[in-house]
Amino acid sequence: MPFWCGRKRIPRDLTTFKVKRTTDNDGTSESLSLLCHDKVKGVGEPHLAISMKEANEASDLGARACQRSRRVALEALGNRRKDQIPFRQPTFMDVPSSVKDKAEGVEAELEQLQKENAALRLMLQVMRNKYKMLSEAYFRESNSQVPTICRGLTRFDLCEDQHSHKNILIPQLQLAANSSQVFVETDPRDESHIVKDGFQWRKYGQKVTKHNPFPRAYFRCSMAPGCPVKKKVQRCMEDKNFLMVTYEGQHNHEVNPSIGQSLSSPSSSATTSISGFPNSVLDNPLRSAIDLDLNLSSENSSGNGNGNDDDYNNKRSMEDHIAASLAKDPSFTLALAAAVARSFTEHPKPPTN
DNA sequence: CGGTTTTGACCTGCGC
DNA sequence: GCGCAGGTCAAAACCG
Repeated sequence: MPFWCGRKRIPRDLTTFKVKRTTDNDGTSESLSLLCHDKVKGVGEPHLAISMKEANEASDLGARACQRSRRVALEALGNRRKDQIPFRQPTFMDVPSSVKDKAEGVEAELEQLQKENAALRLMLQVMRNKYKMLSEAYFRESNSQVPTICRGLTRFDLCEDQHSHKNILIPQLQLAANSSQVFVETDPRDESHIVKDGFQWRKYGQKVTKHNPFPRAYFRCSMAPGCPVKKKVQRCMEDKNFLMVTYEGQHNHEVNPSIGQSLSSPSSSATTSISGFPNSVLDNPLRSAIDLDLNLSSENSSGNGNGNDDDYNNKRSMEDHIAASLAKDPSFTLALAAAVARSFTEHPKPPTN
């Protein structure tokens, strides 16, 4: 980070420097010289010089304190020229004590608000995850309320993205032989067609189809030469939160576990095949809350900014209902309290820049 | 420099 | 045969 003084830049490789004040021949103006202790230019060699006027303009940070000190000096020195008043870099000591007290009070208040904000964000995240699990369980068990996207699907796979730790709901639809279709929940703002499914893919085409405004991307498996598997990825028109992925063919190689979990092949051993939700999650709210994604990122919200008003209102009403139910759940409250308490002892303090 | 992505052109299948 | 839509090719661009 370069250091700027007035309009002159001080090189970053300087180790130390001194400021020398000089007066010109007629004594009407003074200037400041920067003597650099520089490996390149040598010790004490003048590196730059600025006039008093420039010096006075140099620092916005201390400008007001400087002016105050210069005013005091002018009063003390009577009718001497302004330019003859020595320049002094402002320090924290120049700030009046009343202002310092006020600043410290504001800082303490800010710190308190940051803590409260972090706790509230954590509570919101836990609530959101709890809501998501319950709403998914609700949809699963209520045939009459299955969303359009899930009609005709045969099973659900619940996987966890290894990078975002975001749970993704993967209903699988059996198509023709050697072909399967999965739905992967992603951020609707994400325009990429990246699906971490354990294989490497090479994109070979993209097409806008007639009945879907979102482009369809075509991929070939590039993990092994001659692998015949292809996949098509297109955002679902009915629900922008889901990517519709269609796989065709059988891989002629093994999955690379470092890339992600396999979603493509129903028979793949790497697929987390769960017809529903793990008992440990549903039966033990305390554990589930502790195991929840505590990432405070707001990016993974399934989002209401892009949806239409009906979707948003429906989701809000359901969210309100579930939130009210959760508030009555003593085990959830206990889990939430434990998570919040833990956040204060384990969560790293946010940077204070 | 090699692998990947982009994108317009081309190919293919289907309905009329 | 023609038009349309989906799928694929391949050259250029991009990127690490």
